[in-house]
Amino acid sequence: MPKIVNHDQRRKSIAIAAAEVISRNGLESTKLTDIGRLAGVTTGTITHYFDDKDAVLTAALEVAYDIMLERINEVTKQSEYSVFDVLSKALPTSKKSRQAMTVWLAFWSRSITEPKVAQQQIAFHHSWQEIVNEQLLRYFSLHNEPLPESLDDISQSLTAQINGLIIRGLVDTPDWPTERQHRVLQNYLSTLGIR
Amino acid sequence: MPKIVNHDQRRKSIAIAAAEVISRNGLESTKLTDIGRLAGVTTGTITHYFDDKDAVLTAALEVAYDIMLERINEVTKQSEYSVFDVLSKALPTSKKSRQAMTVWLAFWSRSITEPKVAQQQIAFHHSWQEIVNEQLLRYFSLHNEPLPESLDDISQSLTAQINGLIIRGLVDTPDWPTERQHRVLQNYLSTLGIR
Amino acid sequence: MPKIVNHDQRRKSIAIAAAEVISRNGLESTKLTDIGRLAGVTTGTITHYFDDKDAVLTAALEVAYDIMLERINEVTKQSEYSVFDVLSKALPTSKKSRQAMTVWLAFWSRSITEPKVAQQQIAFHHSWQEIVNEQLLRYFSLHNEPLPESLDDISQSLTAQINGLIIRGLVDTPDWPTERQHRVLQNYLSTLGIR
Amino acid sequence: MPKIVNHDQRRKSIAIAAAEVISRNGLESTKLTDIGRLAGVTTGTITHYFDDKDAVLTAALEVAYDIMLERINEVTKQSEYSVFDVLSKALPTSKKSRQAMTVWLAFWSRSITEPKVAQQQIAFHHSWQEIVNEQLLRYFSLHNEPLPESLDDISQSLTAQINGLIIRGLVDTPDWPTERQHRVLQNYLSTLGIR
DNA sequence: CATGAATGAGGTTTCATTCAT
DNA sequence: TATGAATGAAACCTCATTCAT
Repeated sequence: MPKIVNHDQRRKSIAIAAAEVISRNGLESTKLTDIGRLAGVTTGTITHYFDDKDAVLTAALEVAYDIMLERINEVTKQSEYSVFDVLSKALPTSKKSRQAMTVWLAFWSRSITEPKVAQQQIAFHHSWQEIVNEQLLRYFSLHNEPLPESLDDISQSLTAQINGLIIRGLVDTPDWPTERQHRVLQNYLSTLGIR
Repeated sequence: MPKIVNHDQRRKSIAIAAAEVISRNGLESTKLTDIGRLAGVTTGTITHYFDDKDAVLTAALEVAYDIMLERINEVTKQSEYSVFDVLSKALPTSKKSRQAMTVWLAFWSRSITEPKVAQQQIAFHHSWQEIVNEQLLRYFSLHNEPLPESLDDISQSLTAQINGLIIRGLVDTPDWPTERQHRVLQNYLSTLGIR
Repeated sequence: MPKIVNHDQRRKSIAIAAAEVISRNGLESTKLTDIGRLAGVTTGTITHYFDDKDAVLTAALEVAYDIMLERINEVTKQSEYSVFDVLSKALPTSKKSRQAMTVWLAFWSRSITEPKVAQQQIAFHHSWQEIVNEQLLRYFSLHNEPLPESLDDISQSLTAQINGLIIRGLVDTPDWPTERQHRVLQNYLSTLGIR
Repeated sequence: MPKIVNHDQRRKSIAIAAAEVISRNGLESTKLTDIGRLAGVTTGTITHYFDDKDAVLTAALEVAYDIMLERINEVTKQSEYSVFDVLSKALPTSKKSRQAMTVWLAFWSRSITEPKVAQQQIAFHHSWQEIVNEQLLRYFSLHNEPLPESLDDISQSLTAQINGLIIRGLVDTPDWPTERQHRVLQNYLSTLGIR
């Protein structure tokens, strides 16, 4: 009698372990054996569920995306929330978001040399950009304010700002506690006329 | 008498080759043999000038810093220049700056897991932050405007913005040509009241 | 199910190959590839079974010990045997014992600079010393002779004598055939009043 | 004007440094650079004075011999001395003799695989054996005792004994202080009827 | 004579992948 | 389906030797 397992579920649990290992050790120090140990399986099992190591890493990046999207979702499904409430969820201020953002950061560099990763990153960025756009539209609509002409530029600028804060929060953590990240983002939103 | 060489110059040329290779292949695909081939020396020579591979990579990161600082220097030594002229030099809009920024990006990720790299990155960030501060002070002084209270927050926000643009420019190059990067930075400066 | 192997057995066979190579080429000329070739495995397999080269060498030294102890055991499990029968088994007079003693000799030198090896050597020496002690006790008891006061000194002296003969037998083999080694040991035992 | 140096003297000082390094680090960890550093010259100079590394090591072994012979000479040139006085000089009981014996030990192992080293060691052993012989003859002559028949065997046995003590003194130093080495040798001489 | 920069062969070690079970 | 033993390519690094100066 074969062991009963859910194929997708197994893949997912391996990918989650991979994301964890990447955030802990960095992309280049991530070994299949470490992922296996954390997931409670052997390397043989991993390559049984994934074509190769690259496929595992790709899945790990998607896990990181999902963590972030889920965090944002938790906010937007509530009845009342501000633009800040949504965007601040992308900042590395909690253990979980730090992990997800660390993975993301690791892949930015890799996307320079690997077109496939670049595609994945760009695609995700577009989803993320769309969320920011939605939030801006919702804000101006809710406050009965006219849409700025350059809404796209504003939204791009906003995501760039957040990316910049993510880096500072990750690389220079002691100097960039949650409050500082929040304050700078808050100020920036104010400059754009968003409270 | 022994062969006469300029030790520092030799180290530098190897480090430059290393930076070139890193920007082309990424940090984890950077092999000593590739660096050697580009520098016209053997791996033996490299380890003759550097303790180990890590030391070579560290030197490469410093080369990337230097490239950027030099670019900025070229602007500030002129008689007339704007804040934008200075800051835009950090954006990956030319081959040279793209290369330097690619190296920088590669090390961001590594700084998460290696404290030494983090120190190096933080130190460099401080130099860079100082330049931005100077430019803001110079601007307000030149235009006889009062200094904003939150000058530091503004300047931090500005560097975060630039870091974000760097990532977009590197990861999503086709979508982020020079003009777009410049426009967004320009807009951002306007929002801050800086022309 | 995975390939079934006896882990300990595999380790042992590699260690035996290592001992063989050490005795042939010397410790410093012993390469993992040579050991692998002799054991019929690749270097990858070796480091799969051992942490590193050092662990392989340590295991090889233990193999050498075991060979010697086993040779002695073969004697002592018989009904009748003399002190000489036992001790002479430690001399490099057969192919097997020559090999074991060559390995032992190789590690003596190494134990000067590596405390761990020294520990191993000292520990083995104590086992060996104990065997000599037992033989002396058995002899005096069997012949109803009173124990000499300085039994320990005598036994230490005896092991030193044997170590000296081992060296001569290994280094100056043509001049030290089996008979000469045996004769000198025999004489020495006579001097101690042991027949 | 060329620097005035004594060629032989320079060779000697390098060989002395080599012996020092060998006794400190062991034969296989002895690098030409370390020898050079200790001798105050560069690797280039070393290979200028010696054909290759092997020649340096050979010279180092001879230095070790000389140290030992010199120590014995210091005794025999005095008016009164015992057999023990002479032989005990070969034991590793002083810093100098420990160093010389450590080098000797290192080469024993090497002599198994390298015939040239074996020749060197055998030749030296013969000189040493001759000294022991002389001492025995001198003793029996001085005490008007008849020469034992098996003088050669006795003398061989004696050198073997000393070799054995050298090993114990080097490998298990804490357990084999000077007094113990001396006591065992003394006892052994007594057994041979030599006071 | 003397130097030491440069070499490059060759060693150990790592680790993704394969495959017999 | 799942395993993990075995592989072997490829990386880094060491260091004796060479040779231009």
